Amino acid sequence: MEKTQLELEQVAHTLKLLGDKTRLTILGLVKDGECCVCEFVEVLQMSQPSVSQHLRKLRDAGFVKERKSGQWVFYSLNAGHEAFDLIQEVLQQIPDQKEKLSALEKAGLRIQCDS
Amino acid sequence: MEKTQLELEQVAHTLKLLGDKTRLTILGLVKDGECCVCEFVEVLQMSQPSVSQHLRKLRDAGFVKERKSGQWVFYSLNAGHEAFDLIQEVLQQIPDQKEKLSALEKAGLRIQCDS
DNA sequence: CCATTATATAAGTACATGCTTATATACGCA
DNA sequence: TGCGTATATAAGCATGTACTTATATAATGG
Repeated sequence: MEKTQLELEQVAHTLKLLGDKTRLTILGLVKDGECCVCEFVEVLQMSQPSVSQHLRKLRDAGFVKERKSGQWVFYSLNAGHEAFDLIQEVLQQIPDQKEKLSALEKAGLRIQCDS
Repeated sequence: MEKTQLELEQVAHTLKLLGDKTRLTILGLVKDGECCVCEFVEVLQMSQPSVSQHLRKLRDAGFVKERKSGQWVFYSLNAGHEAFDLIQEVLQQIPDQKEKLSALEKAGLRIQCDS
């Protein structure tokens, strides 16, 4: 698996999308597995539409893919993306985000969706 | 030299600054050595004030340092920055920018400043 | 000193971004 | 079919961003 060089503009576009606290947290959350939208809302403590709009940007860019199951939508990293390596390099640099989920769970604030 | 984990907010802030074509090119140019402002202007084909404003952002963030010599100002990567490793990882992903400088020189459009 | 050159800053403006509230869509279930 | 829940979209607004033009600062050389 060779790394193919990305165009400068593509790297800039990628970093621009990653350069946001909310989106970076979302990607950190799905780094090791898919997450449901309601989990993002819970962890991020943000309004559902706001989260949804960030997810759209990540989805439009192809950084994440969605899987619909019942009334829930699960998001995960898209390993097939051209900039996947770059994204992973970046995610390696941030503190673990999954802890936030387990912390919430421990605090009794259980996530509603049964993922 | 261990890599110390960066705060998520710091990574986001860093990527936001890197997520711009002009600034990414500037950093690509100084990756292996200092460059003079007039070189950036020449390569980027942008107005001098615009370039200067991008340089200020990079300088304010501490990504680059400046060295004044006569009437010229030379910029270089600041290897002491907390996010230096992240920045280098990113710069590794973009095409070589120095070629643009040598290309200009070959084309006879010599840079004025004698660096 | 004065003119020239290199660079920085300031002010104005067009456009992008990220929220908000309101509403639409879509699914599951009684 | 109709209600509740999960998610997406739309519209509006405040703020941020990246240019522009004009001007300030600083160094150099006559």
